[in-house]
Amino acid sequence: MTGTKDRILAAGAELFRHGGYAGTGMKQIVEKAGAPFGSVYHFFPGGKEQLGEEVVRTSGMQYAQLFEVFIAPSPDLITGIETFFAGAVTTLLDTDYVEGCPIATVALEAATTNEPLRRATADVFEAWTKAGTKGFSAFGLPEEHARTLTLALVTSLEGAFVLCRSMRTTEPMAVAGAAVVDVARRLLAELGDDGKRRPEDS
Amino acid sequence: MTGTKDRILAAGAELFRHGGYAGTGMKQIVEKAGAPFGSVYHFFPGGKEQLGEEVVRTSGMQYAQLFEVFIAPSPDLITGIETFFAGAVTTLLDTDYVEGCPIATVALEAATTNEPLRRATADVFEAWTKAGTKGFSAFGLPEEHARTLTLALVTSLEGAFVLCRSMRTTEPMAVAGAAVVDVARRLLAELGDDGKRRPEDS
DNA sequence: GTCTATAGACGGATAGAC
DNA sequence: GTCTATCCGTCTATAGAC
Repeated sequence: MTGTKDRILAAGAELFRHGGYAGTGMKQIVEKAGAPFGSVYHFFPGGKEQLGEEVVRTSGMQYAQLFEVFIAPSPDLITGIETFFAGAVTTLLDTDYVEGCPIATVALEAATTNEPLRRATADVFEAWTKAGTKGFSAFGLPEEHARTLTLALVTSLEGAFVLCRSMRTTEPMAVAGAAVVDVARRLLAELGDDGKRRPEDS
Repeated sequence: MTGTKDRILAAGAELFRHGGYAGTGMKQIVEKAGAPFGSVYHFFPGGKEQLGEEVVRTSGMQYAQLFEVFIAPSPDLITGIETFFAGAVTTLLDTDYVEGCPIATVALEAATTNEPLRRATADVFEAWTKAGTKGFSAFGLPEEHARTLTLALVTSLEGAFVLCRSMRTTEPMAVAGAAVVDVARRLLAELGDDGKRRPEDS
């Protein structure tokens, strides 16, 4: 059985993702969560800001798993990237361009207007970068290169979500995936590597 | 002498860029523009939605010129891209990570909540894509490749703005620029071209 | 036609009943 | 400790004075 706090966090995550932080009301959130209004201040005494922060951290950290799900099981680094972006395309089409990044909207809103909230989004992006760096290192990339490749992946993905959801096409996402593959090929070429997983890292 | 409507549009552009569409009030806008409150409904009878739409279109179209300014005068395509992203890094540092894309925040907010506003952002992105495609075509790239390269540039740029402004580092922007260069190199290699401007196109 | 004062709705937050 | 009724500020939008 899911607790009330979890339901509020889940409702907040969905509403913030769609309508943004400023565009979403507390009453909207508790209504969607099926909770009485007062309970939100019981679980989040810091009010909307605390709720926003916790929503960003929890929903953001859940998405870090996507690196494990899509890239880690792949036979080589390139197909891992291609699978990852194919998944993003599927998500866009299946949800009619509703589901994108869970925190990008809030990140842009908060960047210069709400320091604690900005910090939360930054922590999530840093966690994603760490997770991706670890995942790509398993394919034999030195840590610095693995970090570069992860940043290329996340930036391309985020930007593609912006364009795809605005223009309602998956074309930018396909281009973005191909761009990250180009980066991976360049980094592998610098090493003289083939991108296959190394036995000692399995 | 700048008219009142232009001042309102300029103030709206700056405030929407920082605080987003939902997070910015009409009173804030007219105050910053130094205009009386009623004048906003005189110039924008459609209210906030019409104002948002016109802000997105005017400020978005102004940014299309950046392709001409940074990329067109370059001796070759690769240095054009590098100059473009170096400019983005300078902007981030000079403005302490305040200035990013003028419409990305609104694009994400409006994607699933405000159809006319989403449309305006989509039209701007399409205009940028057209401008970039034309610009890259001048370097001898076939139109389809030039469009692909432009989409790679815009997606990488947008995503890098999200991460840079959230994390307060320019690292993602540097990685994004290098990624777009990788895409350009791949497209040029497919053509056996050197990326220099063609005499007949100058 | 420019501007002010206000309406009407909704925002976040809280006090207090149970 | 759970929930409801309400407060006060701010929002968009408008009516009407000048």
